[in-house]
Amino acid sequence: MRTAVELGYVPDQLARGLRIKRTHTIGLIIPDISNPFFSTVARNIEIEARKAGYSIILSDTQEETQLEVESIRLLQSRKVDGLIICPAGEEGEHLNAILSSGLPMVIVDRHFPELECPDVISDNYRGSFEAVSHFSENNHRRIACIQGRRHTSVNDERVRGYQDALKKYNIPLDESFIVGDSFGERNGYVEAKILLNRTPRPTAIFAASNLISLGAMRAIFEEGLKIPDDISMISFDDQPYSDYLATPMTTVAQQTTEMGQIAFKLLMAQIDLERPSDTEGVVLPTKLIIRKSVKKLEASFVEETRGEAIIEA
Amino acid sequence: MRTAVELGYVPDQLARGLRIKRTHTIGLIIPDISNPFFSTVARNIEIEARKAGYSIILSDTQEETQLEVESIRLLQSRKVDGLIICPAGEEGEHLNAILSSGLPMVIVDRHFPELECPDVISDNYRGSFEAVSHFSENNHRRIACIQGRRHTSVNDERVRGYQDALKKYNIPLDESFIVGDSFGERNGYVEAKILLNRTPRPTAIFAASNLISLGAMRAIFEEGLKIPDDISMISFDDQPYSDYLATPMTTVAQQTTEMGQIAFKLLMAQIDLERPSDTEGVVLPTKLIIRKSVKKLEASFVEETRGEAIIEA
DNA sequence: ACTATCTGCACGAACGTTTGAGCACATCAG
DNA sequence: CTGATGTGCTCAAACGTTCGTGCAGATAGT
Repeated sequence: MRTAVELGYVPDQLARGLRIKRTHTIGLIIPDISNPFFSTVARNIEIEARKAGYSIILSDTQEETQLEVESIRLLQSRKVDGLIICPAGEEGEHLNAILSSGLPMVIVDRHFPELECPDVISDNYRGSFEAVSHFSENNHRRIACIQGRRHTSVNDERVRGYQDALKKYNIPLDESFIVGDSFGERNGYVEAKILLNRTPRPTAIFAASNLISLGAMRAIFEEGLKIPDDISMISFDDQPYSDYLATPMTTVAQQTTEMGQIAFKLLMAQIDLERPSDTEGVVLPTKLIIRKSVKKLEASFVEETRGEAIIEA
Repeated sequence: MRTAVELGYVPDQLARGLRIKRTHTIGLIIPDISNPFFSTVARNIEIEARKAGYSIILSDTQEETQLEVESIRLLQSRKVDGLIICPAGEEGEHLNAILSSGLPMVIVDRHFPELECPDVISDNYRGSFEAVSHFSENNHRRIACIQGRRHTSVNDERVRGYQDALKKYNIPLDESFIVGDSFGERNGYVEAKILLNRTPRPTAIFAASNLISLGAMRAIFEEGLKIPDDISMISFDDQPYSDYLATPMTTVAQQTTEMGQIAFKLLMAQIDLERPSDTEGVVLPTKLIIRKSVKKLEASFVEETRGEAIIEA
């Protein structure tokens, strides 16, 4: 032992892994690591992993399911002990193969009801329900929603929260106010551009992601409009800069730190106990952070439209 | 071969790596992956690596050199083919061990003159020189600099650029205007808070990082001041949100995408050619993106202080 | 004193791949 | 027909660990 230390001997983890069939390595599959939401999650997974003596192999799938499938194969051939996946697409079909191969896996951010796999997600429904309720309580009635990628659990839950909040406040649902099909910046810009030129213009925009809100803001400024005087806005995802925007943005904050920590712990539970899963999934509450991007409209306007709503209902 | 395909055989990369002494894996050591600067660099390294058939093992050192040292040991025991490091601390001493072990390595963002290792960095000197020149050309003379971590090449170059720009415009250097000692948000807040309460107050603040400027903005808003009416500001690091801040921020943009790509290519060159390094280092130009956070002061004020300056000089 | 159990240690097998050696057989030129 | 060269294949060694087996010697129980 003494000479081992003297010679600076360190065990070859490759050979070790080959022999004991444990690499102390987990695969982390992320659609876009430069997105602050994912990078924060990733960071906390890495920190937890380090504590537990695990390394992480990072795979950026560039939002493409094809690359996701390739990454999974690659990581399996690298004999990772487990997989944490933030799925890119709408389908979780290809994840079944992992499940049946017995490789421990945890899904983050997305949820696939048909998949028997522990996951950790935000309460997207409540998050947007509260956001849209906040609009309503400030007497907004023409509330648009720029959604993210359709048919993803994240998006559909947010849209459902939006719809249910409208229902609660007796605001008739206008399908043409639900627009967009991507979590990206461009989508926010394009859809906001269109929304702002409608008559009557919506009084509020609910953006389903931080990037969407960035794009929407670009459109709003381009049109020479002001938040919240001309249009109110709430964005999903709180950001370090949310407080310093032209108008400090009211946001729906997700617990990204906890998300990463819990994801890793859920994975470790599977790895250590050597059985599929004991928890079905964890859902983390969101928090509405109220700043200054929502204008309180006059109640008179509300009474008027509330009348309309009742008639329509 | 046919039955191999039928059975879905995939070679065990562990055993393969053990035998051929190539893992097609590189280690990526980052001080804070949730910092958008680093996550963008990381993303582009990952994308390039994937193209070349390499996987990356990610290590977040939480800005601690101690964890950096541990990470290096760990990655070496995992038999990575090379290392890309964004060093956390001021010293590059511990990196010598890697160099002499013959493991290919590339340093990103920081530069250590005494270290024989290819690196890719921004032209931090020119970046801040141009920023401070821009202040001067708008007749600012009391220009403060909230610097990042002292004794790091990144910071010292930025401070040197600041100083030389002052010199060029005959502005006497006031050492008490160079404050701070961290790239973090708190440092920006604390130092700005102090600067803003000095009399006479500086007319401009140069923030040496995106996080510093975020903290400084918090202080500025708290004091009830407006950018650029009460104080002008330029920040290092352009961000997606820079355009949408209370006042669109004039920034010094780094080529983070190219930084990642070049870092990986420099590493690959070493791995493929199996010799230390042929390039000494790459320095990427920065770009001053002028927005609205710098106020043009009146020339009369300039003449007056310019007079002083000449007397002092 | 004899047997049973324990402790420490050395040795070899195994993990799944690559690669070189060895060999059989075929092809070809002289 | 012979020797040289080429082709295809099988087999075993090696990469650096871990872990079980076996054995020697010590310790304890009857």
